[in-house]
Amino acid sequence: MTEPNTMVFMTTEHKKVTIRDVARLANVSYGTVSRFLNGSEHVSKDASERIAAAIKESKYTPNKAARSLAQQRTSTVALIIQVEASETVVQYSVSEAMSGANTTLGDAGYQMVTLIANSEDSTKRIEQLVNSDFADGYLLFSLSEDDSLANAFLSTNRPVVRSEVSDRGDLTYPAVDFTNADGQRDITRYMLDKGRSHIVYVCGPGYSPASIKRLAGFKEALGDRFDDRQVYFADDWEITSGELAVFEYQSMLSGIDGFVCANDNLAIGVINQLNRFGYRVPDDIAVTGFDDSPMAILSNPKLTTVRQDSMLHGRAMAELLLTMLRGEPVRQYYVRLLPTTIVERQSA
Amino acid sequence: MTEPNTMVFMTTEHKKVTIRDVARLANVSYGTVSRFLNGSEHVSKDASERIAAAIKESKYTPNKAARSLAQQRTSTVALIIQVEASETVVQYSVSEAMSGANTTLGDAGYQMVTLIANSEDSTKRIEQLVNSDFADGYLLFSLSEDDSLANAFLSTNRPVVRSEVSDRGDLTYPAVDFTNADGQRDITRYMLDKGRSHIVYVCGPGYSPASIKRLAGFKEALGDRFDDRQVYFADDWEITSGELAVFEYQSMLSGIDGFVCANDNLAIGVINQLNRFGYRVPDDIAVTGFDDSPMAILSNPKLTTVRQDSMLHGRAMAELLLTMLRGEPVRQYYVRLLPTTIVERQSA
DNA sequence: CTGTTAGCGCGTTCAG
DNA sequence: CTGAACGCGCTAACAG
Repeated sequence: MTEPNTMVFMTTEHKKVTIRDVARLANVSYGTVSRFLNGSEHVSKDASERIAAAIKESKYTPNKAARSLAQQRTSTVALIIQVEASETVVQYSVSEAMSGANTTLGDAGYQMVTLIANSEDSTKRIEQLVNSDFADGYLLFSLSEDDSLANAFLSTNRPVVRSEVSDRGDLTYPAVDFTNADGQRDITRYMLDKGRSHIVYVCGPGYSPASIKRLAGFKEALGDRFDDRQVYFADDWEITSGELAVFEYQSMLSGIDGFVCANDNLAIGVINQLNRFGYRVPDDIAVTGFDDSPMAILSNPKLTTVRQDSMLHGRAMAELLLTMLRGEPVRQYYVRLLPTTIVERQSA
Repeated sequence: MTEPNTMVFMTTEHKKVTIRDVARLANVSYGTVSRFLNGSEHVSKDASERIAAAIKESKYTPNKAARSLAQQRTSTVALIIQVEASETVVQYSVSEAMSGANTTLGDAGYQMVTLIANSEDSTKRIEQLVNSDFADGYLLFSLSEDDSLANAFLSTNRPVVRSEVSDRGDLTYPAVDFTNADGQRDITRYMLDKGRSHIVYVCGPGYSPASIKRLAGFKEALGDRFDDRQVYFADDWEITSGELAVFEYQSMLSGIDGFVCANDNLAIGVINQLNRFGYRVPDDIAVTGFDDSPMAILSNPKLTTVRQDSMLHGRAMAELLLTMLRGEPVRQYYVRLLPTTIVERQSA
């Protein structure tokens, strides 16, 4: 059956060394070994040493499934991303946050499994998983306002941390978020202070929670002078949409001296199109972004933007979850807001 | 203890509905329920219906840990990334591949856990995990040639798929990789065909497997004309290193008409610095990249580069692993090479 | 086709 | 301080 040079993998069979083997080697009962492994004080120094030696000798590693079953904990945390079907999951800020969360969870002895909800099927699968308590806690990134998934968590009593403050009153989970509104407000004021008074706001897609908050910040900065007609609603976060925004305002461009954009991609699209139309940035029209992604220094001119530390975002979420996993109480609706800062470059 | 407005989470206690409850509701033994759940044919239509109803009514979801323990499979796959401590994990191509792998594994009913090995600690942790057979299979991204981790897999007989062909003979795992050498060779020839004959190669960092292969491709294209002095060895994959390369060759720039770079970042750095030195790209000096990352269209001029489909890379790796998990035999050293294509833009 | 039962590997009583 | 025994929720092998 199995030809030479062919690998076949068995999922069964594998003479694994168990706690019993260790016990035998160390000349104790396996109950004692278990106590030793779980750091119980009630193990004699003598026995401890023999057990330690036995473990090393036999290369014993505890079986995760058995342990999970016995103590009802999985040492696993699930990071769940909910996105529009159309949207790409691979956004810089999300990747960074995932990476941050992964390392702090890993250091704490947890494994992070990543689940992506971008279709009915995947959403249903994830609901099932959550319902089976397959993880000890959850990190929830709702890149879309669609709430179908959030409901799944109502039936579990495992801790959940969200990546953004929610509007829904029944979602009492704590969250770690950026000062989106403040950041957008501040950079808008920055523009205003530089004498730019005819500003267009390129808003993110409507399904995004961040879009709403940033728009609010823009409005706040403008106060009474705000006019609905000065905001363009993009369909997504991509460069192309920034270009489209400029097309939309093409006929009025001579009366405009600034574009405030809800993220870097949109800003870059705006700059590109402005260049094509022969406008100089920032001399004729200034442009700002949001995120300070790696692309921010690639535009011409380089982007003045709002910086947020996405890696920290992930780390902070993970840390919060870890405290909850330790059993420490956390206030309902608790929110930790991470700062955003203006990065001044050439585009504004 | 627990104040109002405070959430405390219990990791124990949770009256979960088990297979027994379902059995009672459906008036069958729980062995029958188990068979039903595992798709055994030997369940009467009548019983099946009652069980299905009972499951729905009780909102039963099987316990993963128990199932894993009993059947020695975990329904999880680990994606392991090995990087230099200094290097950022968040590289576009890796994120894309992760996303691709995640969706195809998810569709197949597997959860993907991501593990990052970038320190002694994390490496040791991962070795432990692998040794405890905590996953059914592994996707291994060695972004660094450091082999300390690869050894961990020698002691498991779970299937492993690598993201690049290995030089080590004892690592017999199948791999999915790009035609790195061919891609680099072809775009070099493209340059040569355009009459560029004084070319510098900006090589990736020495710890990267891809670096080696791409360099080989460059050499192949040049054949006898190859000269050691025309290659610059970058310390990493970042833009800055591309800029440094140009500095290095500053005094000879007038005699150079092309830079072939091992990735887009390096190429962008080269272009930037060339621009600063007053050279026109591609008129004076042409530049090519590799990856076709999103940044490729942001440089000025836009980058002519080698495209590789990283999402597909992840998908293909996952698919290969799935076939192995199904028990289908796979030849030792089997390698699937994914195509690379030249994307012609303005920089060359 | 179905009920029964013996583990899977480990944590946790409870005596001693 | 330590050993024995039971149970976690489920699968699988065996009778029937």
